[in-house]
Amino acid sequence: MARSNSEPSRLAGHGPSTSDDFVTRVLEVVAAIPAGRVMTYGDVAAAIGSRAARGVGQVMAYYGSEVPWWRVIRASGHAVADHEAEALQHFRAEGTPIAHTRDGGYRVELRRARYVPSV
DNA sequence: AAGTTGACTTTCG
DNA sequence: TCGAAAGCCAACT
Repeated sequence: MARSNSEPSRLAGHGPSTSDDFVTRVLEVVAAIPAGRVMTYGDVAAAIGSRAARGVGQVMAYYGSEVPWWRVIRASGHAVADHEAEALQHFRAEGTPIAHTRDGGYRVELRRARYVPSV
């Protein structure tokens, strides 16, 4: 793991160089997603004027603890890797449209739950 | 400065 | 519909 974090000063805000960086913008968009709706990593990246879908994932992996990370899923409709069970609890509580697969898994119905911040 | 990694996306078979 | 490969972007070493 390369991103094992060496300086969490970003959250402390004692570094002005990170006041409006990629990280902050991603958190803003994710926090703006209403309950019962979801956005793909690519959509979040596009919302901030970028295409770094993976970059969004990096931010979520570290700062996700402060935002509704479960509302950010993959373009395939699958929830966040290694946290599907956790996300499912939130989806059921928020009424997010879910499609259960025959192999015991599940996937979000992007067609219905996809949220587009056109405002 | 260059290389590696990652909670991704899209295209091809 | 599913699986593998290539592509892209940002952050860390």
